[in-house]
Amino acid sequence: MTVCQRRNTRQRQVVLEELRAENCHPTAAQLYDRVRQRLPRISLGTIYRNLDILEETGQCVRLCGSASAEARFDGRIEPHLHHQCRACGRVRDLETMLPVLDDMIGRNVEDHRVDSFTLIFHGVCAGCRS
Amino acid sequence: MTVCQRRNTRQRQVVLEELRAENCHPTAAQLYDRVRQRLPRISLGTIYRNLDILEETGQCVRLCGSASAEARFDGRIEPHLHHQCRACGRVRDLETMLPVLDDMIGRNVEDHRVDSFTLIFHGVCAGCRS
DNA sequence: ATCGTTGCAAAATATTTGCAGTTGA
DNA sequence: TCAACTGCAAATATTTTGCAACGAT
Repeated sequence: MTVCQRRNTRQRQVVLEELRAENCHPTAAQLYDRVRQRLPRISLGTIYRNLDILEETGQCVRLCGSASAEARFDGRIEPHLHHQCRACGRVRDLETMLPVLDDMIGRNVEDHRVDSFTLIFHGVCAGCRS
Repeated sequence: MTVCQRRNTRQRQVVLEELRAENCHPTAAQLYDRVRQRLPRISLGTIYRNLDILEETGQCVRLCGSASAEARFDGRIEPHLHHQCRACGRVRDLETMLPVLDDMIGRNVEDHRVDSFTLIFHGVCAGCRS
């Protein structure tokens, strides 16, 4: 969606309020169910469109997925870091080590067991900046 | 897919070989295109099934997505850590701080600019272990 | 009045699955 | 032999989009 003068619609307000009220990282469909309790005529398309706008304007964060960002697979199985370019979408392996992360494996964080991790840095890659 | 005696089929071998040969974290469709050059009659369904098995047996890693793990959104926008339970699928915010990650923001890693990061620890949560 | 936004429905995209035939152990 | 696996096609699931009406500024 192109940049333009955003309007502060009731739908967008409620989507953001319910997203903030939810501490469980809802999917679009889960958020739709919540928002529909307050705005019964809202459509799922509007939820998706507003989530895109909220992300674009830095008011929410997308943890993974979307049809245009399908699952990606990595044949390198030892824990390592990634960088994904916001411009070209490419995901690269990094050789940088962060021992503090490796040390978490096999331990608990806040009582939850850690077996592995996925770390993706987001930003513009060298190629896309030059 | 239930655990059973895996067979070492040619299709599975080639999927894994091509996944390892690819350093760019291919999607299932991209891998399909590569594998099809060696096994022209392979189907996309077989690619998906083998990627599931390879992940299950720890021979590859899924970076994000899949139809059963849709995009999740987070109304908390400052960088923070997550834990996703392998058993119940729930994603939780963590309060633990890793300054080494926050310090990366605004800098480059291996020449790629970092604006933000997504970190998800994987493992079984406290509730699912008890 | 303008143009961003909405609801609805249809389309597009991505992933999974049923089935009958094939194949590895 | 025989259960795991395959190709194919159909079914699901998720996300996006076209359009006419609506509404914020």
